[in-house]
Amino acid sequence: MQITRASEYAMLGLLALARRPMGEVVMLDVVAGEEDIPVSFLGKIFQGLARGKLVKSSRGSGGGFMLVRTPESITALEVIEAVEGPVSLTRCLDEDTGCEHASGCALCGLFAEAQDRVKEVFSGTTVAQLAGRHIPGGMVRNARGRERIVFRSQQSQAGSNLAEKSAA
Amino acid sequence: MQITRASEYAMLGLLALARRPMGEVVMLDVVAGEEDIPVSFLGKIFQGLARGKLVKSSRGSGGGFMLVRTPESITALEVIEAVEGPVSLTRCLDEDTGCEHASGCALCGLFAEAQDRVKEVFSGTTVAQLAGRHIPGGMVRNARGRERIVFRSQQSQAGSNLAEKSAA
DNA sequence: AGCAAGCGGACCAAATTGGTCCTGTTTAAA
DNA sequence: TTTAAACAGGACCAATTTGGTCCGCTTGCT
Repeated sequence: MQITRASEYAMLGLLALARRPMGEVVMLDVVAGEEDIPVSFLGKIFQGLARGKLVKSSRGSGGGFMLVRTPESITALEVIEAVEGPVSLTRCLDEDTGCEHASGCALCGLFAEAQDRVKEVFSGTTVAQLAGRHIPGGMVRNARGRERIVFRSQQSQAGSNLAEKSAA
Repeated sequence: MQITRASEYAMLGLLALARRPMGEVVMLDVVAGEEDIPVSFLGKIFQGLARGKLVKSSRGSGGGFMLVRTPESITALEVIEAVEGPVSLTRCLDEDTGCEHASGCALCGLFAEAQDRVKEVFSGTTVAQLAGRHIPGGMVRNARGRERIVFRSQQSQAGSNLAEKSAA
């Protein structure tokens, strides 16, 4: 279960589409500009989203991408798996590899448990929910000179380690 | 939160120690042989565990490694962090890097949530508990020609995706 | 026809993973 | 007091993954 930049960019890209009226076609470089993502890389990523039937592309002048499903119906897990493929937390959990360890691998159960928890989180969150989240005052729109955004608090995210740390 | 082979090997190595009477000193190549881990790599890993005060090494003839804490008191999270360092699910959650995205990063909260869930799982499981887990009949002790262990079922691990799939 | 836009394959540099190897040091035992 | 056993730790390494770029192709509008 790797969360690479590709997954992050994919979600940010979908958020950009979700902010617009349903069905509106947006060009790649507009999305890339809004979210500060290299446009050529975003192109690759949206190809995956298109294959996964999350967006539809149209070519030629006036073309771009649009959502084919409502933001409410797209879960974060779908987005991640569309770009990363069916991924697993460790090789132990990989379906065709299987576990290779001796000792009747006591670890697989643990890893499976952990993986299920994160899948629960991701499959329980939709693009629409993410689109509704803001960090008031934390927003730094970058015109070109980027500014690091300090992630201050997970309001409405109880029990976060990160929140505990930043509070300390 | 990467679960690499190093973490797996570390846990398996600790399990090998935990199977023995507390305080017994075991040589690296014995542990490596039992768990089928490259001995030189396991050496590196145990250096980390020793720095993390989970095991103690003694050198010279008759030397080796021993647990310095009871298997009941060592959590899987401690083991993982001893070998991988303080890891995070994504760069968004990295303490000194911080989140770099625009849009007041709606994603950080989601990732933090997921990361907390897996930390909960790992910090709630001890080496002793893992040592008590077996897959009856699933054990394949490899003399040299290795045999893949088919991970058949997560008994006592309800709700596992992997279990569901293998059941289908 | 001609331009605008995505498609998709080739390619690339840097980082990470999963190790190996070799030269120490330390320690027990001959 | 040698000597051999065992870990310590740094240098090194190949393969893979990550995070992209580039370019020619196809598609579709005008």
